[in-house]
Amino acid sequence: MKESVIKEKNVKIPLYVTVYETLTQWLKEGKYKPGDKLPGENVLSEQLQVSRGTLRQAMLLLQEDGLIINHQGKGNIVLSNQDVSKNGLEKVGNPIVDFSIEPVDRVETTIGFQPATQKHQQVLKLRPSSVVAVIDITYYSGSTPAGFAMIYMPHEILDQSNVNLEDTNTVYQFYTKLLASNGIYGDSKLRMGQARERLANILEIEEGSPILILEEVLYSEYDTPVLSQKLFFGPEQHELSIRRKNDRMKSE
Amino acid sequence: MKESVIKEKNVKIPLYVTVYETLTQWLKEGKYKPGDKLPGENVLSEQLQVSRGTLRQAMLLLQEDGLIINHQGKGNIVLSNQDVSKNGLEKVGNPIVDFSIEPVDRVETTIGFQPATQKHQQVLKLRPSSVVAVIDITYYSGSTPAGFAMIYMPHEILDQSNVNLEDTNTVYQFYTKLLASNGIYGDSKLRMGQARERLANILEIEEGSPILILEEVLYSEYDTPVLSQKLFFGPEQHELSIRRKNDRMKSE
DNA sequence: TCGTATTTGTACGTATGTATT
DNA sequence: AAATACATACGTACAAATACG
Repeated sequence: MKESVIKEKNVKIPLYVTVYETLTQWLKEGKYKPGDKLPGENVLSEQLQVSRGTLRQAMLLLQEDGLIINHQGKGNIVLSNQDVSKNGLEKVGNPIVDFSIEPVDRVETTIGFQPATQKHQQVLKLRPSSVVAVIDITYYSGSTPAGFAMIYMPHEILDQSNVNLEDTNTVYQFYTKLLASNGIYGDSKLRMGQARERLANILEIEEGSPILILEEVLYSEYDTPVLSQKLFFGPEQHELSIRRKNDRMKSE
Repeated sequence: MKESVIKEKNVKIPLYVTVYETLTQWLKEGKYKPGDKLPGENVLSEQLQVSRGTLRQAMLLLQEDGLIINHQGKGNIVLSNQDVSKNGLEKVGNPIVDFSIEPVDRVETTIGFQPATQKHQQVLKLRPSSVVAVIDITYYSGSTPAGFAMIYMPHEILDQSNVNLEDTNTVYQFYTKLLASNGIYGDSKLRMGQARERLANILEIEEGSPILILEEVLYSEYDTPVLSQKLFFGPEQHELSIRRKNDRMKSE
């Protein structure tokens, strides 16, 4: 099988996902409104012609989306009727675009290649002979630079995906798709810093201006490093949303 | 039953949690090392004398902790042997303390009361006659202020919990406990801003210095507002960790 | 390259426990 | 106290992905 980072769409959709989509649709249509109690699980599973277990798997997904909340003895209560999951920072995405106050309407992408430094070999788990692609992206809101990204990616990942490296637009599309892919994850660090000369030039701000910096290594679903990147947010131009949540239960 | 925001500990522990703890222990002891494949689910469930379903529930918890990863056909692979879940910003916690580069070793807490403003009535879902507690906390690393928090909490929440309001230390303890409670959640906004006069004084920095601001309303497991707060991070003193992750699957 | 065995994923059914109404 | 509703736990069967000879 072709082992690629981006999964092709699965033709086979599990039943519980179908049920989840049906219920989501019901909520969107207003069949049940926020504050309402859904019918009992036994009733619902009968209506939908699935076992209660399958229904409960769907319910779990609805809970993850923050659409419902359930309590033993009480029932499943509708919290919201719309997909509130405007992906926050806790999801992998493109935060410079997602959280820009003024919409980002243009990007400039450049791509180059260099031998993997020792640091790259470490974080991206590469052999010394490897080549990494260096992708720089500048984001603009109108004529104002909104942010800048430095991305390091193993060459083979681009290679496997038949990306036309001449066309920087395609490269950006690929990067965006990568960020949206299923199961991708990473541990990120966020901090304030100061714009040095090069960055100050790119963002058209004064040297020494405070900026927000996000640094991370992203891994695929299969735990293989996909890219390492450093994102710089222009000052006063972003508001980052985060969904914070403590687990219910586990041990205690 | 006594309806309090902080849940008393449950005496009854589900079997799958016990299994989860057993497996966690095994990994910690090094019975299986990172990279190893765990025995098949049928074998394991037999060994542990539980059904495969129960074992799989435990496996789910292990996955959430990032301890294992599983793949259909392959098996359950150990990723790490230790509890890497040093709670990131995606969990509710006390970020000023958790992410301070220099450890926070002292806090100053003050508490006061005021009638709920219209905004408080809205976000905390209070009646006009309600009273809110205003808790201000200054965090210090040694003699340097590391951050400042402004917290608004419905009076009744403190009231229900029999906190001694004279003892500011106890108040702080209560706040900390609240943040760590199960099921608490909120949507937070993070942005850069400038320290105005009062804040500049508190943090002992120049007026206009750039600071990080986190603003949020927290809700209990039962979807009732618990508090609204605004956190200010001293400049250059924090590095925020976040675990970012895209769901595996769901629709597509 | 092709089956076949292994391993996890999905789906069903049933029974009982526990919290809430 | 009884009824309702979700939580846990067991068992079974088959599907789908992977590994291996």
